[in-house]
Amino acid sequence: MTAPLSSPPTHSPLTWEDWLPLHAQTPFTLSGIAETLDGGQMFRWNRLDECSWQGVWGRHLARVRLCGDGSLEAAFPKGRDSDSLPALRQLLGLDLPYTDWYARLRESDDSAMLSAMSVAEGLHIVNLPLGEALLSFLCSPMKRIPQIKQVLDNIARSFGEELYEGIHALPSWAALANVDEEALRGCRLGYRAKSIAGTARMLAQRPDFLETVAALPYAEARKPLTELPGVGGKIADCALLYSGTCGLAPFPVDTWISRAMAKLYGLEGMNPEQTASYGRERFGEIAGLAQQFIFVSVRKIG
DNA sequence: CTCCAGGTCAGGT
DNA sequence: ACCTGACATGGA
Repeated sequence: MTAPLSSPPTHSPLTWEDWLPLHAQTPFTLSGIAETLDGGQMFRWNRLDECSWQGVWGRHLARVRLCGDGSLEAAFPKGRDSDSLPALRQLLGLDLPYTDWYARLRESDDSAMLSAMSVAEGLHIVNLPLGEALLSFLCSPMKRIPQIKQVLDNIARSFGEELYEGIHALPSWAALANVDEEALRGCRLGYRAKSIAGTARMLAQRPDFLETVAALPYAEARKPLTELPGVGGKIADCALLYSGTCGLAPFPVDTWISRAMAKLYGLEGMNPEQTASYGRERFGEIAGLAQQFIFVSVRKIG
């Protein structure tokens, strides 16, 4: 179907260590952890059963499950890198002050927000590597979440390193610079293949580009990202928010958020850029978390 | 068959 | 500054 694998499999068979407690500071609900792992922030986590998921990010593989008391546990492959546990804590933001952030959202006396929060109690915003978040959302325009997941799986299987049997990392941008547009189209990317090929070429000429952007505050990070082909304000905001490089300041506005904000806050007639500015000003440093609650709420309830 | 999906861009007012 | 259509693909 797609281009052949470039790297030979050098993995051992996949077996799992015992479950470990994650000691999150705040309790999760089922929908809270579901929307964190597999609700459109990341696209490489899949549900194993009612309360457990498996996913790949960077070169890490893990399983996460929710226990009856709202606590989380994680499992890792035998023979894993020893930094997978801290990497997972980082991914899920388990050491960030979510208790304070939830309190601030609740104190805002915003009935629409309180209602949205009740839909996914415990929801966190993820912290992917910036390049991986960028690649993920370059696949997203005019696609549904299951399709984005399928395309990214195609990309990983075609061009990414095989970490364990049948389980591939996403390719680095440096690796994608050696993939031509036609091969990307084979992953069912459609017209988005051009954006990814073009972005890979630009990043190959500026190896420090993403690292530099990741060190910038929100107001300065957005513009350079939108100079990459296929990256407008929305994808730039998603890449920044779901990589955590500038905290929770970004407020990505897609069709769902645009409709929801118009209805909830009377913003009829605003274009997406104006809605994004409104969201950032209304919710301040935790705008991105507020955005995610609205996104979850409008998709689950309407 | 038709419609639309976690948008962006070029080309027109 | 705003408005419009094109852009691939697949599922409802």
